Amino acid sequence: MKKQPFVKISEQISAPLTAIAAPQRIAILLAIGTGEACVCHLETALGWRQAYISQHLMALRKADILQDRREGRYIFYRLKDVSLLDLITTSARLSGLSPESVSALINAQVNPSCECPQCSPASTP
Amino acid sequence: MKKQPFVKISEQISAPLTAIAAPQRIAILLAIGTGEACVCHLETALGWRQAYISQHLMALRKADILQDRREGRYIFYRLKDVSLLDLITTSARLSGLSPESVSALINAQVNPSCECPQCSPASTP
DNA sequence: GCAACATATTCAAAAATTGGAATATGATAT
DNA sequence: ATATCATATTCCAATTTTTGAATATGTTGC
Repeated sequence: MKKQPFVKISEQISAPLTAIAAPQRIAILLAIGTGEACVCHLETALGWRQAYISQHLMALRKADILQDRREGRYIFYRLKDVSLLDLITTSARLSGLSPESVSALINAQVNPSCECPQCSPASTP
Repeated sequence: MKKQPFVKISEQISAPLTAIAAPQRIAILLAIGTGEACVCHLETALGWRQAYISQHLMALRKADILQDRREGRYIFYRLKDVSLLDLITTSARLSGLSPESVSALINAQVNPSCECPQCSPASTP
């Protein structure tokens, strides 16, 4: 009568993994990194359209992976648990990438071609 | 002309994650654990049909995650890199599970109701 | 109030994945 | 060489996921 234990627990374990496994989610999480980012920043950083990014953010929020904070008309997203980046780093190493090439992306917080309040705090030419 | 760096690298990074993210794959990897297992062992451990297990094993082999070794008519599978289990443990912790409950599953190598050569090495009643 | 902007949601078509059934391969024992 | 067993592969329908387009919501400045 008893169900196999593996199957049930595996479902719970896989939840965070399935939430972040898509390349688009990885890109978003790397772009956010250890800091925070608004949607408009992700737009220029990733080159995707706003609605598309919002959808992935929604999925990550639903999986309890992201935290959002409103500031005026901007909404900033942040990782709820930074050890998620460990998952990404480990997977990167398994895929043959050096840890350096990953942390280089993680720390690329400021984008000169981005006009969001983080990247261009006070630009009045 | 240059493509955004995030997108390209993220695809590479996500490869191992997408390969193992499904609950069925997690279950298989946990059942194999740090040792090795034949398909027939996984059949009794997970309660699935043979063809279904073989499909997932094929996917994991294609993703370069599993190694196979033939011994007679049995084929034993083993993780190529044990740090894959770290991914699973981290994800388990993120999902609210204790590390103990995970390692309990990982070390459940021998199944009394399994008749594979590992679990019942020499049973001639 | 209204206009402009940042972000969210809904909807539908296209694409990918899942899980089952049937069948194939490859090894051993007789 | 044939039967049997362990495993692999192919095929297909059903379901799920992805992606883009359109639209809605909520905030700020006027």
